[in-house]
Amino acid sequence: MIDVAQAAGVSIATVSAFINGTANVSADLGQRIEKAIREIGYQRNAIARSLKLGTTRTIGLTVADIRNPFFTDVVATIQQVLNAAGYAVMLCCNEEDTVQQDEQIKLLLDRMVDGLIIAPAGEDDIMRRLLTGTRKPVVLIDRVCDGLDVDAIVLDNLKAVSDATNYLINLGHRRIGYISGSPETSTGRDRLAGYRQALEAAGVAFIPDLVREGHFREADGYRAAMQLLTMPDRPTAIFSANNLMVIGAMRAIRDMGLSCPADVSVACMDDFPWADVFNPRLTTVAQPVEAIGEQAATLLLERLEGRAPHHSRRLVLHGNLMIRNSCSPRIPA
Amino acid sequence: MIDVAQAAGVSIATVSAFINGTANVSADLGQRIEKAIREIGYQRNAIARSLKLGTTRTIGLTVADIRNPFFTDVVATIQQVLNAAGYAVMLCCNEEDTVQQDEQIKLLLDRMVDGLIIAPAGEDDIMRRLLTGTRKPVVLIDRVCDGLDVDAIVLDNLKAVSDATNYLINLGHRRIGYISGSPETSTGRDRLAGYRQALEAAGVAFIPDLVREGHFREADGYRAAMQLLTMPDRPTAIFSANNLMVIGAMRAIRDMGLSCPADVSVACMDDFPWADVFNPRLTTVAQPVEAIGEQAATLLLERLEGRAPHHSRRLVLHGNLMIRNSCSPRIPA
DNA sequence: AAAGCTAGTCTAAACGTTTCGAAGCTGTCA
DNA sequence: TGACAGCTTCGAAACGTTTAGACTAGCTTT
Repeated sequence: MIDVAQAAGVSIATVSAFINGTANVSADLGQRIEKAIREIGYQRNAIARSLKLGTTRTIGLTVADIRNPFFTDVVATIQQVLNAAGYAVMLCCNEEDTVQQDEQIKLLLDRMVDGLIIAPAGEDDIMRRLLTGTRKPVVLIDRVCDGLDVDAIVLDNLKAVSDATNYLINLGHRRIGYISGSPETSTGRDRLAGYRQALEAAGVAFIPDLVREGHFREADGYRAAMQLLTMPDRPTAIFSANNLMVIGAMRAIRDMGLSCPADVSVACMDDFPWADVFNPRLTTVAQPVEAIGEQAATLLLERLEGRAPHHSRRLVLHGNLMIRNSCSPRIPA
Repeated sequence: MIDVAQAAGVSIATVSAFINGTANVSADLGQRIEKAIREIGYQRNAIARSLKLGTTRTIGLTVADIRNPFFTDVVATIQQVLNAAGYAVMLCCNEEDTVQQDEQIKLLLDRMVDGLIIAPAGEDDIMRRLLTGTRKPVVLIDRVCDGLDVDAIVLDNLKAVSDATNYLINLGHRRIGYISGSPETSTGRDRLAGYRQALEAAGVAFIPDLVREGHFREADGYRAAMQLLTMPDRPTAIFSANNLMVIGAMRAIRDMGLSCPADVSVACMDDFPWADVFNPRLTTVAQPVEAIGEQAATLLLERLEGRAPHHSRRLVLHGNLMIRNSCSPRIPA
């Protein structure tokens, strides 16, 4: 910028004013500056600008697992909305590991991001302290955290799973295996509660043995399904608390020489693009991924631009049961 | 930092020296500084640091389509390696749109990233100028660009597709439909060349009508497959130049009331986690996604740390044909 | 003719770090 | 005792912007 000013024979203040349009600059000088910029190939240093302005027009985004198509879609949408608004996005994924997560939040805060969107891998005190300590706007997606009073956008997980479980019950299933997500996450807990509630509302006994804990990863799903399928009185249906674990479950079914839906019905949370193309076409609860991403970005932008209410907001969206052909009716014994 | 210095009763130079360990600081002062940092909750401002140091420890990453599991995996690996090395990653995806791509590269350069990893959506002069004009290290992945002399890591696409095509030929297929990627990308061109080469080597005529152009998106695959399947003499096998388009193709097959592999065999580039769980279990050419991501990050880190040769490097990796059950033998007429 | 505007331009101080060179102190050696 | 070395600490300049406030020149108003 100094070079440009020199080349154009003006002060750097004038160059700055011209570039930002913050003050009138005469046509004569304007042309000289433009020419100098072109010739020098000048590009403004956003770092220096950020330092002075105290804003980076960059936001931090951490998700537990970007390989999960659900998160991929949400991330893609967020990125698009924020980019269009002139913000850059710093992405971190932590493989469902809270220690990594804390480090990444520190890294992002350190880089002076203007705001954060977080899909928490789990809750811990370091994160709570980090997030309450900063005055930066934060938006939580997918999972919420106790004791963190920030904007959040979540699914009505209880109803989503309860609906799906009901569907299985109505098909005649009574022994429904459940592959659960981490109890450390709100989604893990709420979804399990939905399963239990549907069971109890229908007068079907809740059997703890039919619930196997996983941590949202494919390998967990495989292990959990194997345990369920090798029970002496194996379940006639299995519900998986997310899409990654259902892959493991399908693999387990195949490895056991069973077939879906003939031998065991399967359904899960989270839709994905492949779900209705191959066989069996999987019955899932689809989340409104675009809406989640869009709303998250919007909530954050509103805060950044100071046009958000003082209190924190919580948006609850609803899942959509996509009935396909991975569940078959069963006459209860 | 000024506050910390004041609280500890030392100069900011000493605080800086203590934090960075760039000079000896007596135990006494060290303790006072540590205490002050804890009490104030001081966190170093990386922006100011970057301005002074001329390095941001941030790298920019643009990919054509993050929803494609291939890119997702690569991005995840890159992110992990770079994070471990203390770098943050700014992610941009441009939905295969070169105009957006150019803007994103500008945005990243503007933000003073230390380097760039790019999976180009396509080639254009703006990008070429942007990238040659900067002195920042750049690594290209998946697709290369003519006239851009930078590090790159690519697949031997020609051989990958030629192998897969050969497999189909050996099964007895002669009319093999090909759903092509954008001819504006090196992958689009090289893969088509592989198809053609295999055909010609086997003495099978190359029929232009059997090649339908797509742009790596699902909708393109659907349209292309529909065109192929409604031909009077429809192909007995279809190869798709990527994984997204194959979904469209499978959908088209179903919508036409056909079945795979009984009526038409299907194979494609790019493996994905679901490919071998549902039916048909899809035959694919798997790319070494982890290796690609790891190598890309490594190449960039080497350049950043000045331990790379002066000339540009090009790594060529190899695909792996995963034979499953989506292709069936066919006695040639 | 003096005073008051206005538009255009500039000077200089900040933003929060790093780092060079200087300064102060202690101890050693001639 | 004085010179010198080594260690610790500090003052101040720099990084590339933005911006408040000062200045100038040309008009308009009284």
